[in-house]
Amino acid sequence: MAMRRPKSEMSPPASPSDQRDAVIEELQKGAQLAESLRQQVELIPELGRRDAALANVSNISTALASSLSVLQSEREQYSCSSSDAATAHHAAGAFGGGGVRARNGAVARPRKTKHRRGTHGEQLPIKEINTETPENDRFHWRKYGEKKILNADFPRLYYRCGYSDEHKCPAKKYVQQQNKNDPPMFMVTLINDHTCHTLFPAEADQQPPSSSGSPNLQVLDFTKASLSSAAAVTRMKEEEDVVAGMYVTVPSYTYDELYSSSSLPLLSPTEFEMEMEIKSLLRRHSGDGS
DNA sequence: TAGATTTGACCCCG
DNA sequence: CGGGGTCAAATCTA
Repeated sequence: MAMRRPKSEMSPPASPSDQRDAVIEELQKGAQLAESLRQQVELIPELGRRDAALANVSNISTALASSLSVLQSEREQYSCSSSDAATAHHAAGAFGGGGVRARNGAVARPRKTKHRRGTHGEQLPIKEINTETPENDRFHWRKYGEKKILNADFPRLYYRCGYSDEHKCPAKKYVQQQNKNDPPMFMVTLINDHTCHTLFPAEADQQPPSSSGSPNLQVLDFTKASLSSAAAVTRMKEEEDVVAGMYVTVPSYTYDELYSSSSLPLLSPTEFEMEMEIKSLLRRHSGDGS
């Protein structure tokens, strides 16, 4: 497999926590701006344009929320070693090989009792977001279930972090379609923060790793969700002028370009992307008059 | 061939 | 007891 950069090489040189706090602050400002932007957008008289713009704002909010959550949990990791988030009700697929069941035949599988539904005692970090692009939140998710929900027109889809096994990342999300609009709206419920984010993306802009990639993935998969590959985002933008995607603006340089050719203080790719988002947001907010 | 998805059974909680 | 969440074998797909 392609070489992954070891974590040790990537650690920020100076004061990571200061940088992180600064980014968190910026993201929070960004969230406020997104909200005021949303109010402005709602005044757009043309339905089509308004919906598209609202979708963009919604995606920005999603991006900011997930970015914030990443950074905040990262900060917790740096500040103390208690990884309670990771242990939150995660007995993790430890069902010792249960009974065998043919797809068409019902065979009772032995199951161990375990805590379910995290509502037992402790409070799980839960966020709800409405978006048209539930997949675009920069993380790699693996679907593990789908369920018809009472009084709901659409089934609820269950995803867990694609690294839940390897890194015991407890993050999960439920996605439920809300309506039949052209780009339908989805309600995304995020449960638990990612704890796998301390790892870094591969040089993903060379090719889409997609599924048949390395079996021993050590990095975030930013393929579909993919903020991380700014080059890929650029390509995407050029090809289809993504409106509903979360990458509404494109940085003029990529992470690799920036840091391979300069001695700027090194941000992690995640932090780099957040900075790009904030800049994009601010640029749009102040300059998008047309 | 390995990773991702599908899907019905299983399990817990209200 | 029913609804919601999860498991895991079967199946799909790249």
